[in-house]
Amino acid sequence: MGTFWVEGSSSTNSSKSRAIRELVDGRESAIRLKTLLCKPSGNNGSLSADELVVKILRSFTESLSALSSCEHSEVREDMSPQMVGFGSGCDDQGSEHSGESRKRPGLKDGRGCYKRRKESETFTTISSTKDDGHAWRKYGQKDILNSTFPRCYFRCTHKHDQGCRATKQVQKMEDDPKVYQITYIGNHTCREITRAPQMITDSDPWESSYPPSRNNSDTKPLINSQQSFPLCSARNSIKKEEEPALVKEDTTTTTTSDLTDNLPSFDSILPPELMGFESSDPTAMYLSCADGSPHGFLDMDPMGRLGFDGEFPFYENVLFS
DNA sequence: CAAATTTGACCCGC
DNA sequence: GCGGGTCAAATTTG
Repeated sequence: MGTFWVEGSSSTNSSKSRAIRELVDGRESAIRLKTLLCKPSGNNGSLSADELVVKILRSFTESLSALSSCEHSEVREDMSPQMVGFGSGCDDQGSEHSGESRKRPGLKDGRGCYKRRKESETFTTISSTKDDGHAWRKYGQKDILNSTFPRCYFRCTHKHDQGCRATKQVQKMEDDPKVYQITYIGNHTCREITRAPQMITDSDPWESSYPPSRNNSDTKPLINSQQSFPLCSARNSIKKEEEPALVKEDTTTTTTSDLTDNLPSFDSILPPELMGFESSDPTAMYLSCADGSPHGFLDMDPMGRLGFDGEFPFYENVLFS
């Protein structure tokens, strides 16, 4: 369990490691910049905002360069630094499809007139659950040749209101029907606020419908070694309306050492199959798999709750299943 | 009643 | 022509 790969990745681990280092560095710089923007007066002698911006851009450039050297990397040239990670909007080819209604005269049912995305970023993961915290809407299901189980097609719920083109395909594994192979196609460009992933249950998620829960409410993940890892909800379950609370949090006078003094270390809660990268912020850690695959960012709020933030939402299930 | 799912039709790439 | 991805009307669900 917990297998993750970037489709087409080869053995170019050094390039990947370099990319990871650069991304980690860039992420760290972005966090500093965020802190700087929230508290412009408290520079503490660190880099200026301009310097941080330059550093972040350099990190992205270096990362892209490293990934581009991977023979089958899915990172493409159109992933310019300006686009990376900032939800630059719908990258619809020619933006010809902005809504559900696209009737074309002369075609039965008005169907057709769609293009396939041959060059979307794809990530494939194996998970015991289909739920990854994002709101997906099922739009199709197909029987696949030589496959016992059908393949289900999901698109982002925010496809139309925010133009998010992320889709995923979910199919049961042939050799283990309890496990799903999930292929993510395209990044989320919406500002979706993810909810906490459901805890793994004994029920078969395939048999139930897949309604994206609109109840973002608040599990209270507490660090407890006796529990499994209900850790992701602190950050990912935050509703849009609650976002200002984060800013408020940042404005408290709580010091970093105050935060960490009474909190458990990340080492005590990190699954063994994952590697953590220290950041300058002792309440935060960057994560990757043993094979170097980047997985995201784990941080801890003043209450000791853990939050996950990253480009790979399915990581939550990988980590916590 | 709005939103999600189902399902047959349609389209594209190979 | 076939297999797979997507559309959208019909149906179901909450």
